[in-house]
Amino acid sequence: MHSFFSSDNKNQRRKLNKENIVRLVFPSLSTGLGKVPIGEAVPVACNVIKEFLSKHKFNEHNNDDIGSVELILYDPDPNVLKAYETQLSQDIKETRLRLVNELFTDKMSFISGLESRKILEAIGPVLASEIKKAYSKPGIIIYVVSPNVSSTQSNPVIISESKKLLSDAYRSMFDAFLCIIRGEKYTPKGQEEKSKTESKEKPKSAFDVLMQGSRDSSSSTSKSSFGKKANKGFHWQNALLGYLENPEKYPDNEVYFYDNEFVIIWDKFPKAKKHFLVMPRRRINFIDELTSDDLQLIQTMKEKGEWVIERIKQEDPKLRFRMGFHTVPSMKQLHMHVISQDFISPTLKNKKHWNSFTTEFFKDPDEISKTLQENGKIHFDKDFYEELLKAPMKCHLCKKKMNTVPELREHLLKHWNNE
DNA sequence: GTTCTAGAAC
DNA sequence: GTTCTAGAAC
Repeated sequence: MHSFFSSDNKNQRRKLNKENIVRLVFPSLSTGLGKVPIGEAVPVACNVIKEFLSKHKFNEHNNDDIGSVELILYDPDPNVLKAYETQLSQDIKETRLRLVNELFTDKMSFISGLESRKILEAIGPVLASEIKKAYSKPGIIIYVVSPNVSSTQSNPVIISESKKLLSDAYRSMFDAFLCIIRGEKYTPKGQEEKSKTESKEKPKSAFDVLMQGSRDSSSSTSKSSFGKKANKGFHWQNALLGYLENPEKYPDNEVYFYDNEFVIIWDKFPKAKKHFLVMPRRRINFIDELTSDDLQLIQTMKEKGEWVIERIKQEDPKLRFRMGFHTVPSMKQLHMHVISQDFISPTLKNKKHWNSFTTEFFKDPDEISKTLQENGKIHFDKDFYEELLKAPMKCHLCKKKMNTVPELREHLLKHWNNE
């Protein structure tokens, strides 16, 4: 659960009282990728919702210090909502529960495919601004993001078990909600036991391990390289190298493809809905190391890029792509970006990000090949190209000048929605 | 490369 | 007062 008011201190929370409406916005759990049949999941959800509402009748007529509460259940699937409507209409008329279909769907579309942590980081500011528009008196709104289930991860559903899990999930969500609005600390049930019995270390993503500096290509046998001292030898510039050596060790959502010669990864901080890096496995730190002998390499990278684009377009034909190289890359190992042209992404955060994909800073593979053919080498003037990154931002589609990143974001969304 | 935050811009 | 950027730190 993520409260985007989470930075509020307790005093501010105390100010919360009857005149405020506290809204919990939450998804229908498990009816999407969770694949629990609607007919099974919806009654379970409704029972817990009704249980919660009847237990906590804090509205304008009572003395609870919490204020009025409204539950807002959202789901993009109209069939799911219909099922809730039907289920709930059999009982009381409950004005404190609202069913919402297109809840900020457009604005939230950028989160698809992001890992949960990134969603949490990104969603708060967007949501806050949307809610300001949607409600004149927004009060406090706590928004629950649905678990980021990968379709490849879903296992067969055992109905009897999933029902129990589901009601537990809703209950703990409501418990956490109450704790947050009361300014109390929320401790998930059974957490203490767990930490005693299973002191198992949380699995880290390969990237995180890398970023912590465990990697040292010359002494991979040394276990002590996990110590603090080894961090000295690690730099973020090397973050891509691990993928080259052991692409098989990474999950599907990090490494998209590999063979003996190439590795294609999902960019860890995508600057658009779809953003990949195509890398040769042969060690080439930077583009200026290329010679005319590498024309075939560039050609093959381009073909790999086209192959990825083809596949992704089958999933979403609306996407357009470009591929290319940064003239002054930050990270070691030659990598070609394959990036969709929506540029809708919470990790596109600043002018430098924008200009690095939409100015001459970004070079087509064909242009690289051409230069290699003509000159036998590649050289990009660092000062010149870095200066391009500081230029005023312009929309890549309509050339309109963009003054701030939020303005750019909004503008890009309009293009995406064909407005 | 990202994160963090001071202070500029509004 | 709040939003946003830019530069230092990592």
